[in-house]
Amino acid sequence: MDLPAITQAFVLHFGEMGSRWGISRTVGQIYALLFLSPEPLNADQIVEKLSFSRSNVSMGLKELQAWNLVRLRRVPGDRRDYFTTPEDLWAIVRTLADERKKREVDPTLSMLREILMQQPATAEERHAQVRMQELHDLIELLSQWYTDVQRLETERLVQLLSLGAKVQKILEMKDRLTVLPGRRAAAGKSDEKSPKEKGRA
Amino acid sequence: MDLPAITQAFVLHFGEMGSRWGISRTVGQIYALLFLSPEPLNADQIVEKLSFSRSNVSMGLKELQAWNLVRLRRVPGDRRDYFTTPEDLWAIVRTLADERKKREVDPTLSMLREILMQQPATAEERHAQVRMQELHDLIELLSQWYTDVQRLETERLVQLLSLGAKVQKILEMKDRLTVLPGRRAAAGKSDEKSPKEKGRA
DNA sequence: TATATATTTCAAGAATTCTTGTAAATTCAG
DNA sequence: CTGAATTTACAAGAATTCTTGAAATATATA
Repeated sequence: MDLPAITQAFVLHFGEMGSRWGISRTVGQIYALLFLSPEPLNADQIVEKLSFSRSNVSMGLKELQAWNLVRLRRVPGDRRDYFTTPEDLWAIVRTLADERKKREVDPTLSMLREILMQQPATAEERHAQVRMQELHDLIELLSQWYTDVQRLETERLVQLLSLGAKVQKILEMKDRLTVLPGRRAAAGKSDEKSPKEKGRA
Repeated sequence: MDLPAITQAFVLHFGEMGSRWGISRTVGQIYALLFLSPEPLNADQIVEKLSFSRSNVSMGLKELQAWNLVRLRRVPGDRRDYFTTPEDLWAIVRTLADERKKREVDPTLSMLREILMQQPATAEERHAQVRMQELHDLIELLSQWYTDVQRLETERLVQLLSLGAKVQKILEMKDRLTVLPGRRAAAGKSDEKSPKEKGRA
């Protein structure tokens, strides 16, 4: 592995980190390498740089494609496949979140729904179902929130995230505004400028 | 494993699901069992219900304790340890998020900061650092948002999540408000970076 | 279509992680 | 302290996952 020191540290870290998720060291390292690479790489170049077997790299790329985390590019006059990660990091984050939700959350929601259809026979089952219902509702709330937020343009999303806890202030403001008659009209009232109220509605 | 059908399905699901995260089947099943159980269970009861070896259960409980996901309870006049999960599901979610952040996000942030201190030698290293800087900033934004949100009372948090995409409306409203002569234009551009970090753009 | 090039499949060997039984350590009532 | 009840440590065997080389398959183009 003859990589710039910086790149190597990053690649190795992602390899190790990968195993804390569900992905293998190979896949983590391949992804990290593609992420840093200024231009697309083909499988043989990855083999060269990471010293994995050709077939290992092939399988790793296949898995990354299944995760929608890499894009395939063809170079004219070259029969080999070249791979890149999206330039836009937010696109990467969105994909990652989508795929993890699909794999980790959605199956659990289905399972819970299925079980919650059944009629409990004993007191213990009844208790279990109550607990599962709570869990289902919580996951669904998070899930719906995620779906909504995922739809926002990146610019809005960043704005929202930057706000952080300050959102609370705006929520309090909203509480008061929504009591007033009228929609947008309310926003125009210049008296309502200060978000500093602590209404505790 | 003689469990009510409902409980068994849930427990098995969590066992399988566990392996999509970093936890083992044993740990997943133990947690699921405790989650559904109306009262605390001791290690032997878990052994009985799940048919794992005593030592496996012991290690599993230890791991769950390391994750802060179970609580130890002593029953008067009984020398054995009894375990439960918190009643409050939000407490569970918060703990889970905290621990995953600690294990999966924070180390990556440290690694990135460390590498970004170094001086790039080549054009390729320079490019790699730019990419890492983007990644660092994105993770830090998410991380800071998480810290902020984690501080909200559960009631507020649920309110915020329930809003979902409607937040956008409120953001737009806010945009118009902040144009007006008010207190500080508390929002958007998030130029308030922490003073300790001023290196680059 | 033929051929060279590129990719994927697959079974076997490595490596890692999981699970268990046993033994050691800890705890606490007497 | 002693000793029974519990919990934990640990090393070995199982099970799973990873990695590889070789063979099979696919693909472009001449």
